[in-house]
Amino acid sequence: MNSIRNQIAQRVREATRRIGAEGDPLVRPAQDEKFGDYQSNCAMGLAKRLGKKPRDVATAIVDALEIEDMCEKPDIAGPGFINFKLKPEYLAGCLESIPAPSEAGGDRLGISPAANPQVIVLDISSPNLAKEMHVGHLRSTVIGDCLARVLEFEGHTVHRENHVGDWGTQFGMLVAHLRRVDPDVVRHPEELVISDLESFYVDAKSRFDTDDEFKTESRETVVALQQGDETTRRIWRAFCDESLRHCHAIYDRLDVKLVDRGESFYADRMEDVIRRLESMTTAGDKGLVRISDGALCVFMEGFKTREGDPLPMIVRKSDGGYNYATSDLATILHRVEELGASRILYVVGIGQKQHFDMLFAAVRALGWAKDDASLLHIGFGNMLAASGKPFKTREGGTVKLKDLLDEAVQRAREVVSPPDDDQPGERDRQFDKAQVAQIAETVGLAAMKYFDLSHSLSSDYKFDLGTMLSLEGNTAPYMLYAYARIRSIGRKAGVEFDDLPRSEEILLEHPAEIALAKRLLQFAEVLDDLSRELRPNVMTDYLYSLAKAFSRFYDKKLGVRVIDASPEDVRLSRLHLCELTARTLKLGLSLLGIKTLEEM
RNA sequence: GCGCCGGUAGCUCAGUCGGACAGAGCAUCGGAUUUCUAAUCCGAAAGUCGCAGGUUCGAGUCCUGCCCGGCGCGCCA
Repeated sequence: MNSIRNQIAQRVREATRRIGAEGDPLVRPAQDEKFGDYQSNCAMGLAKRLGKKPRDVATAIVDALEIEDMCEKPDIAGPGFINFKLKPEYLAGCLESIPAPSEAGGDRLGISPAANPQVIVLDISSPNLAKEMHVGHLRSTVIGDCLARVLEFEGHTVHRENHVGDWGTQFGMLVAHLRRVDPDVVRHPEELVISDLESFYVDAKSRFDTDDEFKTESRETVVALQQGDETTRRIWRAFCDESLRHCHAIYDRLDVKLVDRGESFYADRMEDVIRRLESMTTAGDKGLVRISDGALCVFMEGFKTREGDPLPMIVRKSDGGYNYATSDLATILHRVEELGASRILYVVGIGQKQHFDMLFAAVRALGWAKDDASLLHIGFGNMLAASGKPFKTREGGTVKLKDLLDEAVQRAREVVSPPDDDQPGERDRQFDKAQVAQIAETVGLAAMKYFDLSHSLSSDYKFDLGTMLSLEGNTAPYMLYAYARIRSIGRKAGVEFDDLPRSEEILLEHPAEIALAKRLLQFAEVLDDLSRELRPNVMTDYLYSLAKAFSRFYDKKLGVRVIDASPEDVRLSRLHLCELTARTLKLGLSLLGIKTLEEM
């Protein structure tokens, strides 16, 4: 379905052509209701180019407009704004054309997929398998999953790549340590259980730092690992599998699906990267690829060190080892050449911006990606503690992501449980323990995700359980409540939302009905914005405004009766609006990776 | 020193490729309740958009300089 904004823009474009001009129609939602629903800001700019008065241009455009089917006659205001007010009949027609849940396209509210589907790779989460996932992995995982869902919904082929750290010197140490504490691991690798990866790492590290013999053994183990020694490999694989089980316990809870492709997957491809670069190496100090201080480097324009010297991207260290840049180059070759990606998105903290700038510049300079392929770093700010300082335990250590999820769920349980001194009549619904636990799990995780996604990407935000679990304001509990309440309306009204009589008209008379209808129909344009700008808070802001519009629609004073409305066609129309609201909320939340509840 | 991100109401944050008198939530104050889930809704008060210039018909938004906070800047990832 083409969004209403696009349709108005199309009409304005046609009108400007008719008066012999050309330009972006600049159609936006009106900033203030009193101006109407949409506005076009193109007359001012056009007037300048045509050497005419802005209001005259606006008048000419309005006279040339053919839009009576959608809007009242547009107003001209201020310096030359053209204001559009949608007709209720038009809104009703749009809503009626949204397919029912059981009809084709009903699961996507009739929104058609992108005309030009692409293959898109998202680099998401990517924890280091040597340790437990910590709070720093939350944002990439949640934001990346959301963007993946949105792009998938748009019809693109999406690869969700979890580029885990499973390779490198520290794995020699870990394998050597594991061999000592669990000699049996070679025979029964599948039975390996490490209850606390963090302390396992700490133990290994302290042995490494204090025991020279162990240090030597660790280094030999790295070599054995890289040379493909079978026993070493098996122990290493057992360790990585166990660590991945820890990760996926969290991903499962978060309802995030990822394809694990660790550094080790790229080991051969890194060799290939080096071979390609070596063939491009030039002597002297001018070329793109050259040896500098013993390291194989790519030098691009525009990157400087602290001292002002050229800053290279090092792809092979002077000791012969590979680093981040090497594997990132290898991933790009894999993604472009083998996965056929035309867009690669890196959902990684904003602190790594320079690394990605260099990486992309190198890929362009090397000619390793087609010119029309898009490489984009989606950087995000840090999650800080409520104090505004980096998130740490009292002892100064990193906070495990699992612990944070548990805490959020625990706090959610307190919020959703009825108070101990249960006052009769306060709530008409009773939940048993299992239901409360399930509701708390959904609400707690939703609250964390929603809070994260509702902030703009680039800025840091303060983690605040009280705010994110508040039942008021732009929070997950408010959204989930709004949804559950609507589902309850359906049950109480004795109708099946999935099977409402579709022949009924939608009647829009009351201001609250019209306002809700407009919000519902904005979903398509919000999706356009979201998929273009890749900013999840575009969706959270919209969903909040929709839930708010529904609360007004349903309000005793300012809204309308629904369940007991009469006559019957009015009642069915209003129930239909409820049904559409519930579906829009559910779809919008699902694109954020958030599950809904039928009751809470 | 250079680069990046941030500085908007008491607090937490939005602000769409420059557009109308700067928005929301929390907190504060006031109002609505024989409840269609009030876990809600309505209203009030609250801001020199870090500072100073500039571009523009129009700047929170673009440009320049400066101040404050955070992060990065050759072999970690």
